[in-house]
Amino acid sequence: MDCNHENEHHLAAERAKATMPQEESIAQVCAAFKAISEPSRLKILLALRQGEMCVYHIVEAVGGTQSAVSHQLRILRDNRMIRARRDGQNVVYALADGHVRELLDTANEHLRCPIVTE
Amino acid sequence: MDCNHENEHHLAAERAKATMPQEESIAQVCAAFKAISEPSRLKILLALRQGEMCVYHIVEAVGGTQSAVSHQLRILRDNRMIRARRDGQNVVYALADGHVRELLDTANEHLRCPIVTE
DNA sequence: ATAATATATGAACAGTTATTCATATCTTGA
DNA sequence: TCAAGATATGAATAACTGTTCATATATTAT
Repeated sequence: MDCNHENEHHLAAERAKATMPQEESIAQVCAAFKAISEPSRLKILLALRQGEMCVYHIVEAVGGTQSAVSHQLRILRDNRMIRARRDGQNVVYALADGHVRELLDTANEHLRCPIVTE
Repeated sequence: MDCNHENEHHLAAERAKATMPQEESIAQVCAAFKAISEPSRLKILLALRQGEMCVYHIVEAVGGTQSAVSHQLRILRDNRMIRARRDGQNVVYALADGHVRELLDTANEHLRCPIVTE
């Protein structure tokens, strides 16, 4: 360990250690991002961006089997990304709140101007 | 399929299908988010937010073995989240661009005001 | 050239996760 | 109460992913 940037790097590393969030906070954030980092789930969220929908229509919008979609809905619900409301025979899903919408906006930006910028 | 929201839901589903991005775009965005959805990688990115660093200092800042960190650096590099520059014996890593920084800002917001808002 | 240091990488293993299939639960209309 | 429709769920499997260990590559100083 003796790069010629020793001082700057060491300082940055010190700041990094000092400002590094708790393991638990890190894990929470990661969980949130993991929820939208799987195609099947991101599709569901992007679909719900167009308005609330019951499961049947979600399946119609994103494809796949009813079971698979239902499993992913469960995960999204556990992560508080979506909320469910029963309405008769159906269960209507919607994005949980503005936070999620912001996340999706960020995702959408990256759709247009992806990270792979070269 | 005959919820009493038939029309609204059907419309939303239609819009969702119409606006659903290509599989490939979805995959790209997911890859970007997946990169920051693992604690080991998020920590590295948060560390680099404090300034560029060589591997040794990254290891110092985030913990874990040199090998594990190196593997994760590879993944982050493949996803263009970070860029590397050799400097003598060392390789100095830095966040790839402003986009990544924005993503991390978003992540940071969720650190303070997590999705689990209830 | 060789030793020492810094970083990268391949193989193997363990843990995680998405999907499928079958079935269960819940709600409504008859 | 029963049948039908809508949604959820448990178990099993296959694919994926992070870490470790050992080793390879690259750079510098001697």
